[in-house]
Amino acid sequence: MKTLSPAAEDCLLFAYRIVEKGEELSVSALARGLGVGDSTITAMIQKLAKQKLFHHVPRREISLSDSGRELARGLIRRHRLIETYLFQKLGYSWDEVHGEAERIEHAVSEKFVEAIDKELGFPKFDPHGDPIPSGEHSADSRKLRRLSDMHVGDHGKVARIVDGKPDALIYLTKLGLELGSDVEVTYAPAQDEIVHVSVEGVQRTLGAHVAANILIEG
Amino acid sequence: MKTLSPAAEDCLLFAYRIVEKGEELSVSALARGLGVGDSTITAMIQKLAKQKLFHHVPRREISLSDSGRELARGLIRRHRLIETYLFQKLGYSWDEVHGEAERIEHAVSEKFVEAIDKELGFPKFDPHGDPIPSGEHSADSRKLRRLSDMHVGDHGKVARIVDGKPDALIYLTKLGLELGSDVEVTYAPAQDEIVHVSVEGVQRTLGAHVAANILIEG
DNA sequence: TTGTATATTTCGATGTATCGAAATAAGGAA
DNA sequence: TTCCTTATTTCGATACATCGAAATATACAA
Repeated sequence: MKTLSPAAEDCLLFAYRIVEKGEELSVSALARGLGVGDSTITAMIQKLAKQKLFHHVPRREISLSDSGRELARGLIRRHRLIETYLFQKLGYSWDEVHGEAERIEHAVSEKFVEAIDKELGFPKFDPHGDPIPSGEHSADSRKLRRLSDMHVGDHGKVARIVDGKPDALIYLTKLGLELGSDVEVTYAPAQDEIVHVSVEGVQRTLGAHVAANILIEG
Repeated sequence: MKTLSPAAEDCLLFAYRIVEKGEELSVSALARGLGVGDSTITAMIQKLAKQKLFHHVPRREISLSDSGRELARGLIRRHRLIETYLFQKLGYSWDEVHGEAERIEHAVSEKFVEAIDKELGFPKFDPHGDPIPSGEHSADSRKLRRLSDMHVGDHGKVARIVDGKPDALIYLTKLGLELGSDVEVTYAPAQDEIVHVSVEGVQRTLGAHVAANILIEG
């Protein structure tokens, strides 16, 4: 009950991320996200449902149980703390941390997690601005807006990049968009799916797609 | 050829340690050391022999090939660097590092290894005084003596603990025997398998068994 | 009510690590 | 030379994560 396989942990982890984004949990979403076949997920969910980590009504619904959510929170915490550690202490860039963390996380002990948490000074966010769950309150109390939802003249600081794959993160870095960067919307044609922004004073143009995953604070 | 399973890495790693100690490589020695059945090792060796990492003359001899030794050196380096990192940067004690490293080592990238090496300032020895292979020269150039081989009046500093299981290391810590501790042999009865030593001025008595794995420099 | 598209599940199969029991070979003893 | 001890290997078996193909159930449309 305590020792999940890496594959099972990945499943729980990804399910938590889907739920965190407010999206629908399904076999196909998990399969896509984890890069495995649908039948692999069906088998996994059945196994995890037996361990009461998921509720599963075959063919109808999948959801995290309370204990599953609880456990997943711990896994997310571990993942994000490792990412933060790699970034802050070992010189990794924000596009490199996810891949390395994904492999390391299944191997480290609770002691390791708490040691790096302490070493980092109990950070609240990882290098992508994702909140690091801890103790009781994990909810991101910041009020963030999608860059794609902002209007001309609105401005603030980049606070979080949602779902950033390495290539996307490298792209953002090249545009000068990092956590904390000042951005202001300068032009947002209603006719097109783009937004013009000023990033630390430099003009950039972003597709709505990309802008939707950039969350701004303030 | 590049991607070995954790089990295969463990096998190579343990084989290297056996050879490093000058002992005989055998199926049973590996099985005992890795805590698996003999038949598991036979299968593993056959697989690794196919990959030219071991030379295997069935029922007669097992040895590391050049490329196997090469590869194992890298694995040992990785293991010992991780141990050193846990000890120096994350507050682990010398009895805790091996277990944690054993699990983490299979998951980290080359980049990670080089990052911690740099962060540590390119250490030459791990928390047990075992040499960390690097580049070309890995041989421990120190001239060390087993504490059990020393005579009354001989003295020096603890430089390495060989094969220290966690319980043994905790025991040594309790006796004040750490790397760098000053020790002097005060009495070594030829009639008995014990040795009396002064550790940082305090009198202690050790069994020959334990003393044989304590290496002294100077 | 019936049909059908689509998501899900079931059903063998594969590859890996592991086991214990039984077979077997090497090396030393007689 | 023959026998016996002991290490090693072979031989099924189990457990797991995975696959693709085929079967199937649901939900929605007609």
